[in-house]
Amino acid sequence: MPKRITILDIAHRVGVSAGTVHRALTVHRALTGKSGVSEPVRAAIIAEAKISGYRPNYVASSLKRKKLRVAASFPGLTESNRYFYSFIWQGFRDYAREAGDYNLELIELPFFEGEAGQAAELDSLIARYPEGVDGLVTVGPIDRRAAPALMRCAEGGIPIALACDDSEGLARLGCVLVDHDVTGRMMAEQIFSQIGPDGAVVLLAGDMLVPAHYGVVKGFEAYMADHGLSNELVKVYGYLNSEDLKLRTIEAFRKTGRFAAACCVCARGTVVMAEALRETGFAGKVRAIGSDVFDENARSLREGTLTNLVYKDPYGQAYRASRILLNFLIKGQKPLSDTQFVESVMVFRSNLGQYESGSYRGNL
Amino acid sequence: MPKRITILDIAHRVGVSAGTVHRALTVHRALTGKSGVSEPVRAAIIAEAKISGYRPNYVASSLKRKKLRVAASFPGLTESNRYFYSFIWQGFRDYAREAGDYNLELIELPFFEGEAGQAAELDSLIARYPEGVDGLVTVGPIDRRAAPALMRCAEGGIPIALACDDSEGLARLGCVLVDHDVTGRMMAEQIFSQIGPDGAVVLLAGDMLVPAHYGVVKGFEAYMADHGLSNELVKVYGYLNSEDLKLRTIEAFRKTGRFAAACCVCARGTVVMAEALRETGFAGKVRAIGSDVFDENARSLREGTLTNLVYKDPYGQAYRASRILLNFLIKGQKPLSDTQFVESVMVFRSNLGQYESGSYRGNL
DNA sequence: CTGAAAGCGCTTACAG
DNA sequence: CTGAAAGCGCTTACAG
Repeated sequence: MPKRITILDIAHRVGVSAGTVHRALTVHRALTGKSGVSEPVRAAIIAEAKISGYRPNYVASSLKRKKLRVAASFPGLTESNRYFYSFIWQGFRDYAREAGDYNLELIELPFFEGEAGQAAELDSLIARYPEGVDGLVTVGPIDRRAAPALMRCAEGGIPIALACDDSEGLARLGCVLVDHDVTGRMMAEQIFSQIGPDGAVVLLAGDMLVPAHYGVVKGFEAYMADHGLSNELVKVYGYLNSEDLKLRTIEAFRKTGRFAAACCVCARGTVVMAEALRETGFAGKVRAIGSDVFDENARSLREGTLTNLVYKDPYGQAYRASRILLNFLIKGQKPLSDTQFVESVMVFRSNLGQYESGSYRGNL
Repeated sequence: MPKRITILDIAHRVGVSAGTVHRALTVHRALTGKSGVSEPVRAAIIAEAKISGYRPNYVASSLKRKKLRVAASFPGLTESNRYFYSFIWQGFRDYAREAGDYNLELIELPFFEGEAGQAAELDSLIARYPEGVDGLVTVGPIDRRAAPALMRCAEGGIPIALACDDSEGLARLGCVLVDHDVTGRMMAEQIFSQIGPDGAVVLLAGDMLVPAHYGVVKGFEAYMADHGLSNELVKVYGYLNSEDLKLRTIEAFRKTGRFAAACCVCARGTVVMAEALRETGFAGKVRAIGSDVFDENARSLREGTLTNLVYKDPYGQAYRASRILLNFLIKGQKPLSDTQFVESVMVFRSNLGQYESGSYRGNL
């Protein structure tokens, strides 16, 4: 066990005080600019740190420094989104708890659709803490007003980690999301391994302006193109207006000859798709893959209306986004890659239990 | 921000010294017995800690205390097992690194088949560190001699966390494994969604004495029974002797009428199964699900010899077993459940990349 | 059984 | 720009 090098060892060897070593080595935080050490001294200290293999003890450094103020802003839990976002909050809280003793001040900022939303919440963050916020973890901009608000945070110098969606042009520390292309391809691979070459597929394609929807649809079509599949593909667009979507979905089911499989790229649409399958009597007779695991979808899978669900690991997205942010704030470490993907997983009736509430991969 | 309660706050309120509070509150470690505080004082301190909502700062406590000596013993990497166990080692190292500043002494004890193996390595551990080892993370007993050696460690008072397999009657802190029943059922669900009611299945069933093999086979059969499936099921046993297994597998493929799908419950057997499929010309013509993701199997999946692979998350098993051990040693926290399951995941060509080396879910 | 002191490796004012 | 001192919340000898 070679003794671990400390800041004091370096101070002795270079012939300066511990404080100076500290100033020279603590580049990352704050203004990222100069830290008040003359260039030659700084160089000597950094050289000595390198050759002696110095590694900071972050546990010790957290003890005396002031709290790191970390804000988490995700959609608040409502009736319709509580499944997905309760996993998101849980992922954040679990990682924050693992890092709990590192002297953090955690601020939770849920936002809701009806009210001001993500943009207002982010703007209020800066207003409420004039002394500054050290980091922010949130979801990619939920609407058009959120993107500029996020940008203002970044320009205010706040390190940001995103989950679920990225934000074009934003200088963020990292982003964790699901690979939509892989998701779409996997859906197609499963569907076309189960229906014949003349079976038609109805695809509930969501909203083409939502990257998460568009990406999955593109992946699905790319798989078909790559494998020379010429099955008929009927796309039904729509997302927010469930009643309207249902009517058009039912119509598509009825009008499509050799209707063999249905797929949906989004959570809400999957609920609609399952209802449409039940009401038209196609439930259990055609293959059907939906998106996201929550009570209603789980029931549809169990009863056989759906044959599979695609899981996008919200817990993992938030856990890892939080880890990116906190590792940077606490240890100055940037992620190996500033875009990380969680797994896209195909859920079966047999392993559904693994993805339902309570069985987080966290589960400390 | 209410000020966080410290050991000194409690000392003042109870009218004792910080040292006494420390002694009263630090029950878990060492002999778990008395800690040298009189009963009334101890009770007063514990009561005050409870009502004031005291939570220890483990970061601070790690600073001055002596190192926690933690041993990890997993199979060393050889040509044949390097895929699975490199993920295992990686999972351990990643979690150990996250906890790295908590003043740990990590001991890595790889073991190999030809030599003394797990039993000898565990026994040498006790011999080599007469001052004691604070914790051990390892795989469930790999052979008959390993179980009693593990037992000796536990009786020596070493907290143990297991990955991959459990050990009957062992007083261990926790165990992380894959749910074999779920795995077998999921394999069956996928297979029978793709073949007709008269298709026959050849199942490479491994060794009935290995719980990981037996459990998957039972799950597979349970699924068939639960769903009233009467497809012919031809089981081929065998595990270690690849040549022999291959001959018998080929024979089974050839002799089985309406041969429609092949499945294998173990990693080595899957390699044999893929070869047999290729050599008999059945590759790509029947459905085939194998076990575990590593180069050879990945190639078979990509080329179409296999249609799916089942992934048992070795990285997650070791990461979580390490977390169980270290959370106990550092924070005195026992896991919510002493048996935890990682997910059984069905891997497709489309999402294979997520499970290949380098794309650990860790990926810090 | 209990206390007082020193110290873990840093960071933070405060002087100069 | 640099140093010396104090202190973060614990744990560990050392006395008594």
